[in-house]
Amino acid sequence: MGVRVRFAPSPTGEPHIGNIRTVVFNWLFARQRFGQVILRIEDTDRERYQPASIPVIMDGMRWLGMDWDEGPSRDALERLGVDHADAYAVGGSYGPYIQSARLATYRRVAEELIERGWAYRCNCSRERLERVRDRQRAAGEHVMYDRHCRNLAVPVSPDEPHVIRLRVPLEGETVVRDEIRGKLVFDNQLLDDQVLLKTDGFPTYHLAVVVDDHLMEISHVIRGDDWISSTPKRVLIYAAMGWDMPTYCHVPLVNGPDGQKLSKRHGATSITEFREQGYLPEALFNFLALLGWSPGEGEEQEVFSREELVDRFDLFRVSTSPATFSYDKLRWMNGVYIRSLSEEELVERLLPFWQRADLVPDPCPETMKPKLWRIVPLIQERLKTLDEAVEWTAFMFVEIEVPPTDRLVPKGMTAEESAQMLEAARDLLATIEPFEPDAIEQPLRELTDPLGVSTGQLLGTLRWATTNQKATPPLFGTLAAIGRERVVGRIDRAVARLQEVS
RNA sequence: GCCCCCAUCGUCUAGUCUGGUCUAGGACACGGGCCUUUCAAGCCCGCGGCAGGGGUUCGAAUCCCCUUGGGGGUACCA
Repeated sequence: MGVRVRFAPSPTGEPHIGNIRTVVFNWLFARQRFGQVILRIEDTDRERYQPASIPVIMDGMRWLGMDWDEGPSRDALERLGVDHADAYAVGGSYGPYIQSARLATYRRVAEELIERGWAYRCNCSRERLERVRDRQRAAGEHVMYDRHCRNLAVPVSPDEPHVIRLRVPLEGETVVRDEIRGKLVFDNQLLDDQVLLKTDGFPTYHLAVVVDDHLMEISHVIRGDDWISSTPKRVLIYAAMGWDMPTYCHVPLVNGPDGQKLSKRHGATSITEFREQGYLPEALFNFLALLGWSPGEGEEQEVFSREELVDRFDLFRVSTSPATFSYDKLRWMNGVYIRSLSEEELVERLLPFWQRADLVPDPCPETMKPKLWRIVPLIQERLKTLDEAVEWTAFMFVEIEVPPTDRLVPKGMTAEESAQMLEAARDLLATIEPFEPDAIEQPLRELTDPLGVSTGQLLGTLRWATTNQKATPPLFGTLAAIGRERVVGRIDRAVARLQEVS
């Protein structure tokens, strides 16, 4: 039987990067085995439901280069109010792929479970349930439903509001085979009579996921290990219905640097944020694939193309212990990918960041392209994220403040000497032809001798005068990028400021 | 509280299944050096770990038990 995996997000907000890592594992496994990836929307929680997050999730997957073979159809998406439904629609023969469109199926299975003696109706109020739990907690007992409605002399009528609960066996054990962790054994006595169908007619996750995974013929359930402890409840449903179980693979969760669940306070957590902060999708994808998986066997490679990952990923080698998300390492890897980009490619990727910072008009005028082409090689090996290009290059696009005088006077020189030095540089730069890095470099260097200053004194001060920054890309290229007119103007203003104080 | 999962440098990890070749290897970060007009990049060097305690064994990071620590679950959330 072929591999069929699913990604089943619930549209309750921005997808968390930890969940995305799990999607990456699913996707890699499916592609490697020439299987299918199914996207299913689990919108059974009506209270937290946010329809706007559906396209966000889909955009995020696409941005990371992950496609899906089956998923919501155009009609289904339109019914949910998704704009440009066409762009996201895939469809497939196991639909609908949105749980709110499958309510009748869940109800049918729930009723069948009652008939088979594996479920029962319950009309306990939330207040009563809370009281029971409070009492159990106070008494230090295992907190679970007290099964009040399980053996009522007169069962709860189907006509009054009620939920349907799973009738968990009172004895014995439920065994879950996990392909990554081995055999997991659970004592049935500790399993709750889980609600399967809520009063509002929607299924809970436990019912819906089992029904859908079965009907959609999912072969491998690859998900976070936070689902482990509730797995036996679902295994019981399979058993009750006489269905074959999928292969379970529980992968470790992703924590923040402090070992706690990764959250906004640690940094970016949603794909949208990573994108806006200037991470390359191919770098993030590579990084995510290594979060919990490694090629092993003395292999030391860490930078892998998508194709290599598809080829070499091994689901059954995935680690069992949680990983900490290291922004430092991601930044490093992003830099590796940025450096490997062609200059054309990098210009294209940088453009939106410059435009968002209002340094470059949108659309970018053709006349501006040569300037961008000049800039990119100067910053390529300095960038860790794309958005850093803005700070690195802003002074090449817009006018700067005149630097403070103490920055314009190098060690061992007076303000007057420095002013003279800058004027000499100014005169040179005003006339040099062409105003290109190669043409500028030699004459400028030769200026140090007659002036009796060091290269550091001259270039360092010139850097401050023309950029108002301590660190910049290589100076000769930078001057050329700024342009002769502006360079001369900036030096003049710097000299003027020095003359004020001397 | 109860249940479950996990445990190698600060972090990601190789090694654990199939004990010896591991005085534990790599990467990020960090420190130092080289290069150098600054910042990067690159190269070299360094720092740094088998959570603790019991077993089993000629021999344990590797197998078993306990403790500790971390994480997860404990909902008419997913």
